[in-house]
Amino acid sequence: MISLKDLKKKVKENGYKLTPQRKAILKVLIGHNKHFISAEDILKETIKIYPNLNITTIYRNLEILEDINMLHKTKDNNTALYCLICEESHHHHIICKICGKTEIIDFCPLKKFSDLVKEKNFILTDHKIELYGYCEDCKKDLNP
Amino acid sequence: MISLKDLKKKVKENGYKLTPQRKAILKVLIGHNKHFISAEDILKETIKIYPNLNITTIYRNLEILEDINMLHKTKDNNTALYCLICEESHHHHIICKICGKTEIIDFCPLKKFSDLVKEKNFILTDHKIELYGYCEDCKKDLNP
DNA sequence: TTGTAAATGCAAATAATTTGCAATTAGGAG
DNA sequence: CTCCTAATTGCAAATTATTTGCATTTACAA
Ligand SMILES: [Mn+2]
Ligand SMILES: [Mn+2]
Ligand SMILES: [Zn+2]
Ligand SMILES: [Zn+2]
Repeated sequence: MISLKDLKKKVKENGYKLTPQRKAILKVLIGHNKHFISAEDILKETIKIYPNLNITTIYRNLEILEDINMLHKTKDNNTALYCLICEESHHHHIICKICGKTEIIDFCPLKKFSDLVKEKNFILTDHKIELYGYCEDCKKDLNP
Repeated sequence: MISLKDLKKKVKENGYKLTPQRKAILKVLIGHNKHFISAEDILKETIKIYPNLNITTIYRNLEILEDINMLHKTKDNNTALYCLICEESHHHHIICKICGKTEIIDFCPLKKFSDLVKEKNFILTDHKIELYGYCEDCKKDLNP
């Protein structure tokens, strides 16, 4: 389980200051561990801890956290969603379409694609693989 | 090879009128067959055919074409990209990061995920799999 | 304790996409 | 062919997520 202490340490190690705003953001992110959440929703939570916190500060910090590899970012419809990175090795996610809960899918099928990609004379550099569905809790509430 | 005639037919079959604007858009899309292209770039091409065509009309038509399953839509950074659907069966794409060229990857590894997803107690409903890289032409121009 | 670069808040700018509305038009009915 | 009407379009304005400029504040190393 990832700890707030570890997160703060990693931020400092990367040369960033530990402002109360930043700490509040980290606290909220860890409170939503394994859940994708939007900048706006992060704001709603952080202002409970640090009332004057501005959305600009949220965005600037999310960018930093992404840069130092502490955050996953994904764009579903038009708004970006963020989720703390808790594992170190390459993996993918299944994301609940209702609550944003995410679980690590510790498998990547990239090798299966390599021959097909070569056939098309492409050089493969990146890939985006995301699974979507309903988590244990949310599937209960689904209309039958 | 997909033909303009077929595209027009499908549009009519779905109850939409064949306006010159719509025809121009289809023509441009077919000219970029197998390439993802943005609304703005579609506009640049269409105004050569129909000079007064408005970006709003582009967006409205792209939405219609997507609705009737004639267009793939993907969102890379902040702008949506579109590509005519030319095959009927489920597949994925490799997309050139430079020119937008796309090739069909006629393979889906979804089954490989199903056990892992079940383990996490999720119901799997959707998935997004996209490969990115450089196409045959563009890889030549790459800095060494 | 102090100096300074980093960080923040606020307001304004961006940029892609959407919407409201009045004017135009495609194409079926007569 | 002519007429009618719902569909479509163009234009301007709204929306919305995100970014930027800038003056002010602050963390923290020395
Ligand atoms: Mn992860
Ligand atoms: Mn396709
Ligand atoms: Zn859920
Ligand atoms: Zn290319």
